[in-house]
Amino acid sequence: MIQSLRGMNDILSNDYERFDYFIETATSIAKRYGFHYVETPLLEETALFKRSVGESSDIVGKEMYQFTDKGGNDVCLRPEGTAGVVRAFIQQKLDKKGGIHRFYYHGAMFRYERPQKGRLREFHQFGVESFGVDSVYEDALMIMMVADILKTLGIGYRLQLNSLGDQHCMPKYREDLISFIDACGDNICEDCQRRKSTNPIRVLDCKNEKCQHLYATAPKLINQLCGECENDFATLKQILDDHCIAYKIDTHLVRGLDYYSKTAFEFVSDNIGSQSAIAGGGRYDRLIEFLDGKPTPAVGFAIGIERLLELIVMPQPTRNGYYFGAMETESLALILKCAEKYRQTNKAVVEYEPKNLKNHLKGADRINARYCAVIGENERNTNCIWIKDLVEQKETIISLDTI
RNA sequence: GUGGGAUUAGCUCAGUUGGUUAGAGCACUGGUUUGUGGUGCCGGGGGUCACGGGUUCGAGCCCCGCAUCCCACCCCA
Repeated sequence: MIQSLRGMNDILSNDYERFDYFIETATSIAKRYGFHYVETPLLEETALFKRSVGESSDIVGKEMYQFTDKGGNDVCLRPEGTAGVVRAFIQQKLDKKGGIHRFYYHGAMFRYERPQKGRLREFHQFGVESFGVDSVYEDALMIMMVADILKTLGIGYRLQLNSLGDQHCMPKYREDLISFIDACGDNICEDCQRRKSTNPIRVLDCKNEKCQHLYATAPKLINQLCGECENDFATLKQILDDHCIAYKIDTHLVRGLDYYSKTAFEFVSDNIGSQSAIAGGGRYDRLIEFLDGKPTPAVGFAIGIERLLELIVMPQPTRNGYYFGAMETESLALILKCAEKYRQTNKAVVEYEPKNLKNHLKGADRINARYCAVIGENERNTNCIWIKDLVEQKETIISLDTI
């Protein structure tokens, strides 16, 4: 038997119902917030991710599905969604056009990792990207939108918040931090030694207990933000307070992708195992110019769909549509015609096997139909169809000429 | 990439120190005496015990390999 590749799943039946329900919910909310759909290719030039996500990140460093195509191009399956949307934004010259552009998207992402619960090699994200708004109100909008989606789906969460600073305060902080790490000498773990030169901010995120103990006294960016960053961060907290969105400042929250600055946030759940981040995002004002576009402020988030699916509280299924059945072979042709007519405006499912009424009712019940429509000898003789409303338990007989 | 656990029916799982024809519940399907469903009663189908080797008179059970899932590390959505 040929089976799907490791860490790559099929989505069908119940899973798909949840998947579809999520997409429908998230999409309608994104539209209400004024976002438009965008779809970008699954395959992109590898350089796009090296320059945006960053070569120091694990994603680019060791998790990409990268290969050379038949034309000799260095390409890879997208490991995340933002880079592609930014490339499209620049390629369509929307950066030069100016103004505000808000997009949402959903689709498959690929990372070559060791699979476990909530961590797949092919997984799906729903994300939004907003270009051209430098106001921190847009950052707050992102968080409110995620909170809105999660609330609508009945999902509980904790929100973690941090500010990563900008080009005015981050470089100075970075230097301070490197000096601090240098002072730690050989006491820090191997990973941190490596991070020190590639992306020193990431050491704060180290899970090593010994390192964490040392970093307790590390300089904190939150204490040396520049005026603008500090004001924005204060405003953001105020907006969230005003909207009753609870959060916790986590000074060690560092997004795994290099392009973030200023606002960084993560929504986590305690009910889905160790892969607990269900949504994450933040501001990335410098990314557009890194990718050769005209400098444009931007902010976005992404939700991990598979991680959310098991947390979704599905609404009560309601009966809908028609079940059609014939009681004897002679009535089947009539039933098929009726079903065809009803199908133009309703869900209509036909049972081809002639059965007695009791079994047809069972069948209608099984597929959760609202109406059970049957033609038997009596109806055939009078050119009628018998329809029972399974909720109201009311029966009607109507002439076939009137449907 | 490193370490550990698991894998028996569509699903959730039993299966004794290795011993006849591998079980249950749910699901599916049919009947319940001939036109009234969900929840009654009776029946039925369905398993290369993940896969490949080995030990043994005999393997679902023991040993080796391999695949997948799960857990931790790591990483992130």
